[in-house]
Amino acid sequence: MRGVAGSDTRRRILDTALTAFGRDGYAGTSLDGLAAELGIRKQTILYWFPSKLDLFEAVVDDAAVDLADAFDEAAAGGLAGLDQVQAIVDRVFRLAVHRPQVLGLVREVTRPESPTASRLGARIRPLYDRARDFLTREMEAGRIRRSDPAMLLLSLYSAVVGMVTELEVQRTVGFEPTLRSTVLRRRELMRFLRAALTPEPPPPPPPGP
Amino acid sequence: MRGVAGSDTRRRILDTALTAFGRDGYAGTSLDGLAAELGIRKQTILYWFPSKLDLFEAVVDDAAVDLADAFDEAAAGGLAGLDQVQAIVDRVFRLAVHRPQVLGLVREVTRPESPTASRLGARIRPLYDRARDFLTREMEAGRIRRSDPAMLLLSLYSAVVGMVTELEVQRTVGFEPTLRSTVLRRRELMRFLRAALTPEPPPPPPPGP
DNA sequence: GGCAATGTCTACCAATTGGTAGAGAAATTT
DNA sequence: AAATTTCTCTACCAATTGGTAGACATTGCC
Repeated sequence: MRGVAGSDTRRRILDTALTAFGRDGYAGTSLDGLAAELGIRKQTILYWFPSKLDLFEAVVDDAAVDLADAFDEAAAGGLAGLDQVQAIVDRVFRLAVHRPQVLGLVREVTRPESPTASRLGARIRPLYDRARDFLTREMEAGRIRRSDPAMLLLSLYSAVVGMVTELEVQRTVGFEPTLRSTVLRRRELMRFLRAALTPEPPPPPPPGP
Repeated sequence: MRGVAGSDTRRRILDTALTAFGRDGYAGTSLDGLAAELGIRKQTILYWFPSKLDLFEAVVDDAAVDLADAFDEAAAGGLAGLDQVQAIVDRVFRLAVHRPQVLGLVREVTRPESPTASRLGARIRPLYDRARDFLTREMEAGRIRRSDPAMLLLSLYSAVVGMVTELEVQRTVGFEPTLRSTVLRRRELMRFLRAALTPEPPPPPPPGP
């Protein structure tokens, strides 16, 4: 078939490229390989995206939307404190289960030397700021243990992404993670986070006379 | 100069390659580029290491030694519970400060599709097993909050590597992390980990307004 | 001084890379 | 039906990739 299909091709390229970039990295992904995977010629890719870098940026933007949506949805409940944190973690896990490639891309793109380290920086920045402000507020309200919000956020981010990545590692090794194992991991992670975030249990001991 | 220097070259290649692989990934690193960085020809690299993959594996083995040493040293104190955890984190941070490239490589090499995912698997496996056994023991002794040791280890690993990576990101962006900022981060991370690991705290106080 | 071992180099090479030019089929517009 | 737009293709290309072959310089040993 020639000259048909149309816009569907663009979508397919974006999806396959997302997986490839997240799995093999930017440098490790070739347009020829990508095209082969799609059953088309490389020139068709270059028709829809002027260059490899353009394709990558489009993929990043596309994935960023998914992430932002996940956050928005989790934030929509209007929860507070640990419940809000839990809602976000749950939502990110859901994303990790039904579109794991997005998290693979996050990993690739947060490499300091990523071709678009700055670009994703800009895309993620708003999410980051929102999250940090949220933590700051909740700390002031005494619903989350006090600490440096930026550092805490980094710890949270690392723990979540690390856990989700691990799911992918398992998958690669051939252990298809069952729904059950995924649920277990999420629960375990939440216990960890709750323990880390719960505010100072006992107020300082009463001073002696 | 020709035919001189000798074994020093091998060392220099390993060091420069460690940085390059950790920074740009395996696919993103070219032998020509590496050689240029070293001021030598690519053929000299291929003299010392028969192929790119051989070089990479040598680099991984080399870095694995550093990591294992760090663990051994931290474990030598014969500490227990959170103090032992803290000793390890301190030691890893020290490694991250004076040889940050090693952590960059860890990041690259733990990618599922890394050319030596399995190889590092084998190299890291002993460390992993030791750490998990340690956590299991400490939980049974009641010195660390009970949970799934493997999951807890993953959370710990993610948090530490994430934090250390962030130091590298800063460096890349041009913010040379000061000793002070490094210390702050380490302290903040330890607070996070202590909070997460301390056995069953008393029930949380009533929520704020 | 001769000579083998060692180490670095120049000269190539086939394969792969991202990218250009333009032909040609199908769908849409006129 | 003709013309135009949209889409995918074949045919190339220059640059770069990892790697081979072998010349040539230096060193240490006899």
